[in-house]
Amino acid sequence: MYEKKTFPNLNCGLDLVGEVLYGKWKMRLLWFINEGYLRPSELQRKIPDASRRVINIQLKELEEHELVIRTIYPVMPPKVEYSLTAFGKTLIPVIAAIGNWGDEYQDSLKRVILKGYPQLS
Amino acid sequence: MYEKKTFPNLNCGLDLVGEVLYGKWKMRLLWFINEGYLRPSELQRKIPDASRRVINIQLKELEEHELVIRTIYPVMPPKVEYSLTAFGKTLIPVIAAIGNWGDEYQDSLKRVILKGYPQLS
DNA sequence: TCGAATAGGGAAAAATTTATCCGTATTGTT
DNA sequence: AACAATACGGATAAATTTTTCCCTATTCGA
Repeated sequence: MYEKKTFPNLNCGLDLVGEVLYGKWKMRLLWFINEGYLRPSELQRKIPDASRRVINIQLKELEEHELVIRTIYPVMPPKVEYSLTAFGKTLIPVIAAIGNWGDEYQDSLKRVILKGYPQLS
Repeated sequence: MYEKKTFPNLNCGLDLVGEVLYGKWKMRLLWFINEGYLRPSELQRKIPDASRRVINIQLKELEEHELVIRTIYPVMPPKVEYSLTAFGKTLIPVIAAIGNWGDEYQDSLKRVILKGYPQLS
């Protein structure tokens, strides 16, 4: 596992949120777990753009940060389910607010984002 | 400037938000501009943990994404001021929600974040 | 004249994140 | 017997982000 070399910034709320939510797929993972997609394989199917590896890594970080709990069922083939902690659930309205803003302004957002990729329409 | 090599994900609102807000200091920059810290040197003093260089880069990206406007005053020494666009202003309540969550749970957050840095208390 | 403040870019290194590829293990199905 | 599904980790490469260092330019004040 990668060892961080620098100390995190903890000066304000935004810093703190960044430390637990800064990861390309973390909000999506929390969102889908909240929607009932609990197993790693389900989450991987819901987020096909993410590699299996990074999903595992980010789930582990979410667990370390106590936003989700990992439950292992001792069956074969192995079965694992994630669920939100009480703490993790408090984040759902925040993620909803972010996602709703993105949905509401999706046309503007797509336009300004694609400006940076001139080779495409 | 760095040329992106992969295409962005634009599948849902969270993807879109990520494309414009995924940058360590971007939310902070928008927040402080909204609070009236408009000049680059002011913003640098407000965010001493960020290097001057990355503040410039992220301000330029925010401008490209039409969240802020850059105004150059033709005076010496040079004077530049940023301001939020109407579009950028719509993001302020979202950033407030994120920051408020971080403030509200700051004790829990600090605890779980510091778990990852065992060499420190 | 020297230094500070202003704004900002280039190059390169460092840090971090993400992707790719390969390997482990078990059970059930074809 | 081979193969798919399940879950997960190591090693390495690639992509991306952020830092560090150095440079330009102008004006004001000591």
